[in-house]
Amino acid sequence: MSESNKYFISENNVPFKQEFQFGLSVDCVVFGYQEGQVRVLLIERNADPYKGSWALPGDLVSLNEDLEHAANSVLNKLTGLKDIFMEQFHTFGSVNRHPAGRVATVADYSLVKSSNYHPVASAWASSIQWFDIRELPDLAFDHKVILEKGIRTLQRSIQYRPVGFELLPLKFTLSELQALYEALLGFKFDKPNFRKKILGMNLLTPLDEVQENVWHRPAKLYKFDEGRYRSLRDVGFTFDITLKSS
Amino acid sequence: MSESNKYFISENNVPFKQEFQFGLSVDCVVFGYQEGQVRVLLIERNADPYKGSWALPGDLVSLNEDLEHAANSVLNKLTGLKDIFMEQFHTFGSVNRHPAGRVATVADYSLVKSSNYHPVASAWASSIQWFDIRELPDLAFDHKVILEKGIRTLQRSIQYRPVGFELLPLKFTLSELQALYEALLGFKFDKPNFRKKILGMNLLTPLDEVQENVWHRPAKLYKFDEGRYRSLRDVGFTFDITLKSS
DNA sequence: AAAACTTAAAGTAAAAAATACTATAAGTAA
DNA sequence: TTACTTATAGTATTTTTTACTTTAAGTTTT
Repeated sequence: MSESNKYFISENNVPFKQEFQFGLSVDCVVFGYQEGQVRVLLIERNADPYKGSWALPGDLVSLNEDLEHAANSVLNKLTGLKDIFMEQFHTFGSVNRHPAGRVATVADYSLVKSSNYHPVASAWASSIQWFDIRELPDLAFDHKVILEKGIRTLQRSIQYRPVGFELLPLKFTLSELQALYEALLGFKFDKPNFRKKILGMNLLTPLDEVQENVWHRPAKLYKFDEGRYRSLRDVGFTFDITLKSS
Repeated sequence: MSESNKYFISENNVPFKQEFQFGLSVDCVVFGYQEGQVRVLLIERNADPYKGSWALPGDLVSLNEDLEHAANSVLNKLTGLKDIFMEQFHTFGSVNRHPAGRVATVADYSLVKSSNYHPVASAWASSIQWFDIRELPDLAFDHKVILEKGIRTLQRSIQYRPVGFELLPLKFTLSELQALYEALLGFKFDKPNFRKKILGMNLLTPLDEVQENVWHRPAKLYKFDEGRYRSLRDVGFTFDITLKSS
C-alpha cells in the first residue's frame, strides 16, 4: 500500500498518507417489538471512553473487512442471528464525535423478531437491554442523535416498504400488525380500513390457523408473502399503507 | 490523540491505533437539468489512480474537517456556488474499492440550477463536463455503482419531496416542471392532471409574468414557496406527485 | 344453558381523489 | 384572417379513501 500512496496527492496538496488516519465504525440501531412496545437494543459500555454509559452496539471496522460485513458481524455477535434485516441510513462524521480520535461511523438500522432470542452481554458490553423508544437513557458519543434519526427512518420506511413484518413473528394477526404500526407511528388507525388496505395489496397469505390462548374470539393468522412482493415490485407496484389517523 | 488511544481496544482485540488507517472521502453526484436532459457533472481525473478516466467529483476528507463541510467544499470548489441542495445517500466501503488503500466514501447527491454557472476544471481535473444520465461513460473506482444509486435516489425523492425545483430556474412554467419529471422518471404524465395535482398542493406562487421569446402562447411563470412548504410539512403534510403514467 | 362481553371480520354509504378526457383561450406564423 | 401550437379550464367517470354499521365467533359470567 505504501508503494502506491506516493503518487497520490489530495486536492489541498496534503500527501495521501497523512489522510489515512481515520477510524471507521459501524453502529446499529436494532429495533424489536413486543407487547405493544417498539424497543431498541442498547449495551452498557465495558470500556473507555464512556465506560458505564449506554450506547448503540457497534464496532470499529477492520482494515480488511467490507463495511457490509462489519455491520452484519456486529449484529451477529450481539444476537447470534443471521440474515437479519439491516440497512444503512446515515453516516456521521463530525470531527469531535469520538474522544479517542477521528472516527466516522456508518449507522444502520436493523429489525429483529425479538421473540426469537435473548440478548447476551459480550466482552464488549457489561450488559445489554431492550429500551422502549419512548424512554431512552442518555447515550454515549452522539448516539442519541443517531438513534433519533434511526427512529425517523423506520417510521418513514414502515409506511412505504414492507419492513414491518420483520418485527413480527412469522405468523401474525392483522390486529397485531396494526398495533405495531400504531406503536411506532404514535397514532391510531380505523381497524376496518387498515384491514382493507393491507389485504388489498395481496401480500398476505391467510393461513388455516387462528390465534391460541386468547380469551376472546381468535383472529386468523397471516404470513407475509415475500415472493409475491418482489414480483409485484418489479412490475412497478409500491407498498403503501399511509392512512388517515383516526 | 495517541494519549487517549492506549486504553481503547476494539472487540476483536486489535489495538485501536491499528484501526486508524482508513481514508475517508466524499463523492458527489451533481445533477443538473437543461433542454429536457437530466445531466450529471463528471470530471476527467488529472492524477493517478485512474488518471484520464471520468469520475465523480470528490475528495478526501481532512482529519480536522467535518464530513458535511467536506461535501460542501467539494461542490463549492467545483461550481463556485454556495447553499446548493445536497444530501447524503449512501456510504460505500468495500475493501478494494480504492487501489491506493482503504478508503470509504460517503456519497451525496446535489441539485444545481445549471443555467447559473459554467463548470471550470481545477487542478484536480483536466476537464469537467455534463453528461446526459442516459449516456454515461465508464467511470473510475466504483463510481458507476454510486452514480446509479444516486439516480435511483433522486428518482424516488423527486416524487415524495419538493426537490425538483432545485433543478429549475427560480421562475418556471408548469410544462417545464412536468418535462423535468418526465425526463428523470422516463415516462409521461397527462398534462391537465399534472397541473391539477401540483397546483392542488398550493406550493407554487403564480407570478405576474409569462414566458418570453416563445413562438406559441406563453405560459405563466410560477415560483416554489419554500416557506409554505415548511409550515405545511410541520403540520403533517407530505409532498407527493405520484401519477399514473399516461 | 343463557346472557353478557369482547374482539374479529364483513359490509356499505358518502366523500374525496385520480383518471381520462373535451373544450376553450391566448398567443405566433403564414 | 386563418392555421397552428401550446396553455389552461372544465367535466364526467372511475377508483380510492373515509367513516361508519352490522354480523360473526369466540370466552366468561350468571
